[in-house]
Amino acid sequence: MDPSEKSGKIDIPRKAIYRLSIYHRCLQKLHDNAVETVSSTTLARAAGVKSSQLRKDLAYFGQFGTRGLGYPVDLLSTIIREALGRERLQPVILVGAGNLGSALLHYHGFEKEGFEVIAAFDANPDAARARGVTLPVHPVDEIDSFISTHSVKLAILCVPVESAQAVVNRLVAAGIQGILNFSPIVLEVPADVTVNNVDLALELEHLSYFIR
Amino acid sequence: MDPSEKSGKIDIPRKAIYRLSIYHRCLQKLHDNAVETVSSTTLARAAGVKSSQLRKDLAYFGQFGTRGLGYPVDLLSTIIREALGRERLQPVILVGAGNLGSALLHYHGFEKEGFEVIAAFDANPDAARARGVTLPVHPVDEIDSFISTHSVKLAILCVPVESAQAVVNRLVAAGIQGILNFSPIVLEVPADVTVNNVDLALELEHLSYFIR
DNA sequence: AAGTGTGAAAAGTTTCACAGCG
DNA sequence: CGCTGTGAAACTTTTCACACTT
Repeated sequence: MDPSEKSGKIDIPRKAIYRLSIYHRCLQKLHDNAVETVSSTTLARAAGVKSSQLRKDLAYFGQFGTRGLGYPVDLLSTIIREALGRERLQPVILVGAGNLGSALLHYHGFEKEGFEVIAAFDANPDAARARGVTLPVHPVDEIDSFISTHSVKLAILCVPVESAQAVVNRLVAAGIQGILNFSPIVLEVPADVTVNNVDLALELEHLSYFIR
Repeated sequence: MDPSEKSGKIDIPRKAIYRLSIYHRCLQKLHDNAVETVSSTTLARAAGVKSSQLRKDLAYFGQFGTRGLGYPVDLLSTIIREALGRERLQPVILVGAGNLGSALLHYHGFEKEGFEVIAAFDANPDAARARGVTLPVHPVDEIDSFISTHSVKLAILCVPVESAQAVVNRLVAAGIQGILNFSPIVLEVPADVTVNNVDLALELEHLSYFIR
């Protein structure tokens, strides 16, 4: 993972944005426990970072802590949600409902975090349906019209490596702006499209370096 | 993802290690096409990095390029494989064969890259088998003995968040040294254990920051 | 001429440490 | 007093640019 330089927003370190999501989760848990205020030290510990880093990260968006007291949980939660562009539900499509793709559809981790996967696309929709996918599965050539009709901006990509780049080209042409890519391949996209690579084999390989 | 400082090996940037895996893949492709030599520029382009970075990364391990010519594909491939500790097949276990876990077992991305998932563990092995898992599924309390008997060092963790830390404690006590964690939680492990987090919802959230 | 290897500069990120506010 | 907000320092990683080798 390492999306190259994109803006629209300014100046906030890439890594800080990842951490924002983590903070947000911790805040939700605090909220569920009816905690109203939290100090940078406490929240940082929960998130697994240093308190100074947490404070720096938050400072990118303004000042909403109270000295001597800490941060108001709910306000902070809202601020982060807005900063991440998650105020409203983002529709997402999934392309490639093969083994991994259909698996991800069964796993409801995305829904749990508030993303709505509204449709799946596959070269062979019947095969995908046979795999037990309950979501509507469309043939790939309907992608373009679907994207514009539903103004979808995010796509999860699980197609085979061979077809990945071709599918991405279509997605981009149709207006997709963010791609969560599971294919082990370096995708070419214009500068205004962000790709996040999740490369499972690569993560395992990385681990294998650290075991002695 | 951001495993905290661990050594055993020295001085090589964490990110460089990820890139090594990518280079290795590109080299395999070159090898398959009977290419014998490759320049840093060409290989870097295939891997999606700058040529200077590629050269720096390789320089951590020694000098094996020929000026004016480039790098010998096969030698470089071997060097990287050794550097990553991938000379021999690493056995891996998967813990938590629920939705995502059993999905990963059907997806054979790990095998394709040369990791052997030798067993699965689940609180409810029958349910996992009902999910179509063909690999042997053991009850969780057999983990410890299995790990020592088979001297497994890598584990893929797909258990629910609630039980993740408890399971990790067991894995660590049993001698696991690397964990590929899919639970959205910050795991506590001793310094000699490496955790790689793959947090799917977090990756989507990160994307949503970049779409305008 | 082509392309590596590498110091040194630049850029990016994290941590420190402390002034200042409630 | 406790804890935030933040400049400055420390550290890490990337990029540049060029001497040097085949």
